[in-house]
Amino acid sequence: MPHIRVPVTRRERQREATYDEIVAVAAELLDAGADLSLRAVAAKMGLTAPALYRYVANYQELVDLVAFELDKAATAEWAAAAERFPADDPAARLAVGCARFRNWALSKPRQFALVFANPIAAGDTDRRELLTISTSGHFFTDLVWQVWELYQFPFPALDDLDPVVREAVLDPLIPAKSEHIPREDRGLMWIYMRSWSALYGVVTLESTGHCDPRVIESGQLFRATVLDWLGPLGLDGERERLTKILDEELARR
Amino acid sequence: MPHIRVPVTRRERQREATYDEIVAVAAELLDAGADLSLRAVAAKMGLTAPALYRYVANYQELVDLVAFELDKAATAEWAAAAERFPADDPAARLAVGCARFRNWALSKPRQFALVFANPIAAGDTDRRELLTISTSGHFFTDLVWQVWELYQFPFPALDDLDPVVREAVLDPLIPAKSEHIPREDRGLMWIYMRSWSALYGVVTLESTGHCDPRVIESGQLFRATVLDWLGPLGLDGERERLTKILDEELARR
DNA sequence: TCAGTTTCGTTAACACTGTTCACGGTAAAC
DNA sequence: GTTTACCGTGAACAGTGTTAACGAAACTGA
Repeated sequence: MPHIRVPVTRRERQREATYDEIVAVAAELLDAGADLSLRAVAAKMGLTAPALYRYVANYQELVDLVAFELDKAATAEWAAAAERFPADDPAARLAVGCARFRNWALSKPRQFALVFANPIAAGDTDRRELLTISTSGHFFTDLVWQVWELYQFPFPALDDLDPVVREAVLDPLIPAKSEHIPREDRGLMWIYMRSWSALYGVVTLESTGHCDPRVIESGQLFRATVLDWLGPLGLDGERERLTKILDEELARR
Repeated sequence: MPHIRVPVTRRERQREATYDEIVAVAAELLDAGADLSLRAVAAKMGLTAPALYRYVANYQELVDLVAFELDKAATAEWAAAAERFPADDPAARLAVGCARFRNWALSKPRQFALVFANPIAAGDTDRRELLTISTSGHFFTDLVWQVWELYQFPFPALDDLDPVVREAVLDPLIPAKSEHIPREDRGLMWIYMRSWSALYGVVTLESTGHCDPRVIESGQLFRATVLDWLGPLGLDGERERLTKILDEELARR
């Protein structure tokens, strides 16, 4: 019986490598302060612009490709940082993850805008599909789930949820490792959505600069927002310890 | 002694009218689903593109101009809607204002992105200046202030604030009608910043579509976020009444 | 009223975008 | 070894923001 991994021909490997080079070059471009453009990427690779159309259907698809990979790479960083705490301490890992997420958003606003502030039209199911498998989404959902396993904070019963929301938590479109969450515990997803909304909110506000720069610098707005969520996540008992961790990470900036 | 109003020459009136036409045409363009472009605006006015440079220094300035005016116009709508409640009922007006803000953001995502998700570089003091006089900012700050006058909810003392934040609330860069707030009550601005951050967060999340469409449709995420802020704003006693108002406005969509 | 100046628009041009098309050469497949 | 599929090219089109040199009309002051 053949292995899971399909026998990769030489051409397929070549093609894969080209994709990697595309996102690498795009990342360099963004880091250099330029904005993403098909032609610039092509030129930096020693190609002409039309050649890129062998790899992406259009500009938007290029954007989505690098957005996905940037998200993946950034999440790997946060996850690695979070691992300075053991796997049986998800609360600490979550605190580190949130702070790292913010630090990343502040230090790379262009990248953040690409991944998280990139408008997705209501009808565009393909692009929404991509959102579903967003790496950062899985990372945070999974941590919230682990926190719940340990601290058993309360969440709404399915019957208490708005019917439309109930549908959404039972068959989630948003990024979530929800398969291993039993049906009757899916109300948990509501807590995830709400806390993610809060986190996303402050970080976007700060990263896009729609805020007093001194307030951003102080980190107090972010800090207060995160601390407000300790209660709902059953982490009141860990308040002191987690606050310290959070402050450590914020100071790292 | 000359009047405050400088004697407007014929030329100045002409120029003013041209500015008005620019934003009007730009608004039409956005409403039609196109995106804002110097050349398109010029063409729609019967001008060539370079002519617009007599009115704006560059593209970004055009964007800022129409963003400012869109914000102004939208705020006027929300304010008018809020006036279905009397001036001595700021809580109801605030509820209406928040809901209208969201409805606007959802029905005109392109405009919302222009005004509220438009990245502002940290060093750009000119563009941040514009933010300071944002009409919507004044609208919401003033309502929070009026709510406080009536309900006297608690806010942090200046001494309890982080030094950097204290500076920021004493000499605010963010949009705020703060002149009439006495120095010792400036801690109130912190409540404003935090509540605005929460409101901005959900609305941006929903408007940019980084969220399950069904959750947006239900309005529950927004609703829950607003309701969470009734307590801190001293409005627990008004919970039932305000929830009803909020639901009415949300159903209007 | 006439000269001088300011303001507002033009055309032409440059350097960029994304995108399509018709055409080769080269590598894999049968 | 022939065929086929893939990957790249150059040319071209329709856009974009932006600068420069220039002209006409409108205001200004003597």
